[in-house]
Amino acid sequence: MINKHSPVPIYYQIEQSIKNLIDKGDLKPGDMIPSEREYAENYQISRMTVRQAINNLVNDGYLIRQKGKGTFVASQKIEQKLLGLTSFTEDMKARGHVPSTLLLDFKKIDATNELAVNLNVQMGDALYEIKRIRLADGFPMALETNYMPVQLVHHLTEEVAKGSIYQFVEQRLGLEIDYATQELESSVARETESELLNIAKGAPVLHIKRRTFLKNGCPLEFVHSIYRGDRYKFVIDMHRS
Amino acid sequence: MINKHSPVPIYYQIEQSIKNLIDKGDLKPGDMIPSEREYAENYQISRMTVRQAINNLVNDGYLIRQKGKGTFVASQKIEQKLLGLTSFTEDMKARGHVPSTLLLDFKKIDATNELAVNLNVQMGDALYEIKRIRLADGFPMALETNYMPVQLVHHLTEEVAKGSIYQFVEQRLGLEIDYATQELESSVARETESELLNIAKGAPVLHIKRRTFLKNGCPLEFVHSIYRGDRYKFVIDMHRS
DNA sequence: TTAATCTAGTTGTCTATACCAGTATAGATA
DNA sequence: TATCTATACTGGTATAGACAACTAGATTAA
Repeated sequence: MINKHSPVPIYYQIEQSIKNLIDKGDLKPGDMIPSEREYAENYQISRMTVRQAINNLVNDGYLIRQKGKGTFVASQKIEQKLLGLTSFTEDMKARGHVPSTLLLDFKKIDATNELAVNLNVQMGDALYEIKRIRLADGFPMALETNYMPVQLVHHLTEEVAKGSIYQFVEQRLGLEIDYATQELESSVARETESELLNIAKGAPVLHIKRRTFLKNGCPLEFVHSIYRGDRYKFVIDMHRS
Repeated sequence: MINKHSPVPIYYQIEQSIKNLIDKGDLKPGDMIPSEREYAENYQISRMTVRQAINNLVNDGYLIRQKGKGTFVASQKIEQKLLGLTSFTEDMKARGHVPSTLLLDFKKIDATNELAVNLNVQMGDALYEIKRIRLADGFPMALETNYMPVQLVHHLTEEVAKGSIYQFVEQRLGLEIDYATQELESSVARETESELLNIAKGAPVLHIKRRTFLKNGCPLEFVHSIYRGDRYKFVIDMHRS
């Protein structure tokens, strides 16, 4: 169960074992988990170590602590919370669709003022401009124009852009994507969009602008997306601050 | 600075003092804060206590820790992160508008199947149904229909519903709002909506369904909102999980 | 029978310490 | 000049323990 000689920190092993119990349904929302002292005694570890594991699970939304009573499995918000920032590919897969991509255009451009501001680069710096139709189950779902600093992702190719750029960034470049700021607006489809998305001119579309940041605070991408209103809804879990 | 005899926990005092430095601009994104050991020595407290304060600020997005280097102020995502789940009133104020409300209807109804499922009550249970026009600077911004269990908020009145229900729930009922799940869709305005919102029939609108939960996991409300596409964009900060 | 008190349990806060692992710099050596 | 080593610093992990504050049930007293 807990291997004290493993390089994996003890608190993390406890975290994982509790998380597994929850994910498997052995612990259900509202169930109380053993007390900190019970864990500490069972595994012959310090209670502070247990607390660190539980702190993390509380912060991640898996558990709720109540002083004097105990620690309980949080309600099903967990599943929603875990979605967070996903790539189109991940999003579609999570919804049970098969994602694919039609690359419309892939080129290097010089940063305009707007793009420079949004990507925190100098005007004139080299950016990739990637225009794609994103499809779900073979049907057009979104139009996406993506701007990324060449300096940051200089191995990016057309081939890559036909798939998941996030996957490339994380697995091939080893960069850590942290968060994104998104603006969502309702709009109606213009001529070019309606043709590419196969919808009527004037049909409702969801217009999303996104700025994505790496863990070190560096902007990774600035994206304009246009999603079909009839095929896509944006699902988000928000905490009260 | 740090008052060891205050009922306010020491870690919290440290948290607040660092947060204040950041909010006032005395500490800027990228600035390194004093080391844990420095804080511990300066205030004659345990380093573990300092760590707890910094842990919380890291989790809240104010700070970033780098092993071997130090702890740094995170970039401006903080401001975005702090928005989170807000009431309409809070949202409009944060955007620099003056919020107001036109109460269209306030009544008790029996829970339909859909509402019962969404609010985790029995079919037939008593709910408040509150229909409002939400205005910003005197202009219609959104149409909102709100369903809440009478059992939970039984002091809710028409008067209250003319203002901020969130404020009432938190300050008068002392309930803690925790999070909401929201679905956003792009749509176009139908006849009734267009009249109430003062927009053209067929104009783009953002349709938001929200389920809000208390800290104890209890559903507080189920809301249908329709926001004018020309006046409102939804801004959200999302983390990569 | 009801109210007050006690007990045993829970989480919350804090202490002091030790060691690990990563980072950066300065000095020594080839 | 480049490389290696030592040192000092950083955060990360973990220990053992103490006391505070809350909760719920049992016991005692009025």
